[in-house]
Amino acid sequence: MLDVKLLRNNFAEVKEKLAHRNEDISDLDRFEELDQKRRDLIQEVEELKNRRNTVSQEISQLKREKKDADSLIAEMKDVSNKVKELDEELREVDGTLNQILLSIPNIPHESAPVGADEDENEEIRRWGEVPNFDFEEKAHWDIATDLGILDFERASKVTGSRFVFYKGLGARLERALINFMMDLHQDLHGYEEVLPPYMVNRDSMTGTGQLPKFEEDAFKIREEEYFLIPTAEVPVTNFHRDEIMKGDELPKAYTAFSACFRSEAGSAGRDTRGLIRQHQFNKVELVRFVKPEESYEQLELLTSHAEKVLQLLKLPYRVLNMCTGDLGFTAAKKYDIEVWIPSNNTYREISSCSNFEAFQARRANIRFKRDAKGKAEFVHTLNGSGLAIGRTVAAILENYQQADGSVVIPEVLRPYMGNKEQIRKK
RNA sequence: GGAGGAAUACCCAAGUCCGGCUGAAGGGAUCGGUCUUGAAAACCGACAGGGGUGUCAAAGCCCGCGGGGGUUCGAAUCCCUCUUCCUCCGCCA
Repeated sequence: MLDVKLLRNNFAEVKEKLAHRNEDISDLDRFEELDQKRRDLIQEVEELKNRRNTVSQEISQLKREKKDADSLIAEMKDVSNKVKELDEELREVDGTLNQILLSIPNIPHESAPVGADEDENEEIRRWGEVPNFDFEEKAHWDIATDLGILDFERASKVTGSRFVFYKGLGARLERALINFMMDLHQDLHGYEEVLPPYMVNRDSMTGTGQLPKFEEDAFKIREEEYFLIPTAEVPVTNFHRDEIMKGDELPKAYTAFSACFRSEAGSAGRDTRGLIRQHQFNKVELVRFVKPEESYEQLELLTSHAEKVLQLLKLPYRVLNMCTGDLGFTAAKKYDIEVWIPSNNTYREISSCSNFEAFQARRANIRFKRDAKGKAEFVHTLNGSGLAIGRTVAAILENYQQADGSVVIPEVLRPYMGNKEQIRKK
């Protein structure tokens, strides 16, 4: 959610900045009119309430003195009815205004390149050597099926498309990656570990910006009561919803492992094979609550933590600065980290690191005080994948594949896999 | 799933039966002071927090006793509803 006062006082400027986004912002046009109407109504109704409060005291006084108050009571009956009418009208305007505010995307940061779509994202660095195979490399779903460590067919039978069973060393590899990443972020990067609920309520989904606009992307449980989380970002960020933190607690950093659930509405036919686009996948997430003035250096730090995982796994990657048209709804600035996927002959997203500034904090009402006497200010929130586990498995299988169909296990993972060095066909 | 009980400010807690000087008592914590070499204790003093509106800024005004509705001239107090917590029963990894 944007700052209403900013919107009110700099309407044209904000609108111009939002125009660079690939989002429908036509609702914005009704803002000014509704905002004015809201304030007019508030003034009117509060004047009446003031009168009612004053006279109620007088009535109270008269009653205690056993004097007659009938005429005042009659007058207040009218006032109260009028208040009721105006309150109802105000409630409607408030509701509409709120829907509009919740549907306006964040303002891009000045360092986000202006661009229409993903072709205009800016590559800012590459790391590692892209492998050069002296045999015909295979895609990870073929490697894994041949090794008997992933089973897509049975998952289709048991559940449906875009689900998978991990088996044997495949399951072990997934689990090793989770533990390796969680340990790294906790021990080396100083994050506090959190294991969140996999279902959240509507307020939480609204707090981080998945709702109201992207409801079709979420799985709903029990007639809308709960939503399966699309990312641990949702429960972990909302952990501090409606709270005021102490300034010296910041920055506050959490890492969370969770399964993630996405309906992938609108992605029919894309990445139908393999681990790249599943309805359920595992992810280790990084979330930071920081002071506004330090959020951009914190974004660099967060991104470096995600990159560290790929460096230790020795997987080649590149980092993109997302352009205004590809930023997503909530981010002011976002880096995508893309890992090399040989079968695609290109880099594929494996982590998104975003600075939301106060966009989520305002929706979720997450604030802090610099000191005991200070005024509450909104924090800035950031998060990033550290990393998506399934896609990391895909990258390992493909980048570490051997001519004989086996896969070498990255050295840092071996302690988590019974010191095995390779995954071979049984 | 069934039967009871509860939610008041940073924490504890009175008030709710029976609506009106409650604009929420009292205690603790916290902050400031006296005393002290320093501290503790004692004593004195301060003490909802937050949002909205308004304005150059302010004053003022509105909201506020778990959330949301309602009754009433007037609601912490009465009614409806939701949420959360506690006790017991049932079921269960």
